Amino acid sequence: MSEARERVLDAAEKLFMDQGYAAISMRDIAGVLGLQQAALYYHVKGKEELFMAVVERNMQRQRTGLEQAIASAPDDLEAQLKAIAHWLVEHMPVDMIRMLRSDAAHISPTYASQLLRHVAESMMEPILSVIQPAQRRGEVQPMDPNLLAGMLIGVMNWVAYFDQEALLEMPTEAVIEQVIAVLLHGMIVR
Amino acid sequence: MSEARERVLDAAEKLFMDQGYAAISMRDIAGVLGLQQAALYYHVKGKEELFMAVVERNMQRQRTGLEQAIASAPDDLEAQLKAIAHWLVEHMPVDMIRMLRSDAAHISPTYASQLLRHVAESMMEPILSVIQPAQRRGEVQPMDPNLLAGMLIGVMNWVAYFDQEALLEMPTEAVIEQVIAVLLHGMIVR
DNA sequence: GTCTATAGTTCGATAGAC
DNA sequence: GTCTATCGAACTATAGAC
Repeated sequence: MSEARERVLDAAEKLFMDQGYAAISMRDIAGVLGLQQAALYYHVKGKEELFMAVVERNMQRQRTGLEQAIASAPDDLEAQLKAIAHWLVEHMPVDMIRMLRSDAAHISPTYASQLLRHVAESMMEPILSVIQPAQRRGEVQPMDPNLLAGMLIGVMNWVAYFDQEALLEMPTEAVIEQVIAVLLHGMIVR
Repeated sequence: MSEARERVLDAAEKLFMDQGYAAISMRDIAGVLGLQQAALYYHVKGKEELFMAVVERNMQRQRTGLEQAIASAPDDLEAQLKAIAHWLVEHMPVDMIRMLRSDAAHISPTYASQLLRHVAESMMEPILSVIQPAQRRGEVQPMDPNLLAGMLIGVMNWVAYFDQEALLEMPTEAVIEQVIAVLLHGMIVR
């Protein structure tokens, strides 16, 4: 991919992920780059194609980022979940549900189902690859692992929001520590 | 409030909460009601005013719904969290973070800060009113209660999404049971 | 590769008939 | 209370000069 197209994707990614597909115009994206709106069409086919290219690149990064975070962590559940949480709070699109619902509703059905598959393969899969072995070892409760993975993403989505808006006075590292502790051992004092 | 305006708010609520402020046009809302777009302006001042009226009414319902759910439940942490979760999965707007970020970015700053305050007062407050006494009793870990409340909302947001899209084969009641069990006692087998 | 110009559509909002 | 008609602005996308 050309370096110029890469820069277009960078600008589009920031805007689309922050505010959503419908809320961002091609002029907004061109404006960030100091270009006229029409100039974008030399690099991309249209708004939908641009959005899907952004999503695909981002999801590819999620997958490799999560897999590397897991591979670099010690081979135990707590360390791996912390590594996942650490990656997610810094690199996850801040609103996954908007992507899966609102954004998906405004692109073609083909693209929408691709979007869902990308999230399943690039975000759910790596997390499941940590949870499921731990369940087989009898370490984790024998409940639906998709629910556990969804809970982790849902929580981290909220943490990432708190973090970006600076709504907690704790350092990010401490927040992750506490969140993972609750998910592993519960909020109840034992 | 007139019955007709109420119907306008109903239609707008469903569309706005599902797809977001920017993605919905006044024509979309009128279409659901079988009206011409211009007819809406007899009932509301404009799109922003309509959106804020929808948010305010919804948040008022969240507050009374949550407070009643808590009051009707037995006076113990687990029962009250389940009551909250039960209410949220059925009545929460499906994407709180989109409301607080994307939607807020497309309305006037005054309205945006009102939106934030409504969420704090109508959703966070009732949840805090359950968590904080339990912390004072020494029942819950002495961590930031806002973080715990945010975790609950984040998780329930994801559960509500799973539930609406029918991505889990369990009945909703069982999902809530498992989610609250994890938040209270952790996913680790003890 | 980026520009200007513009076609064609859709948007929020207003005016005025009924 | 709802309609038709319409305005001005913003949108995606294309054509063609440079």
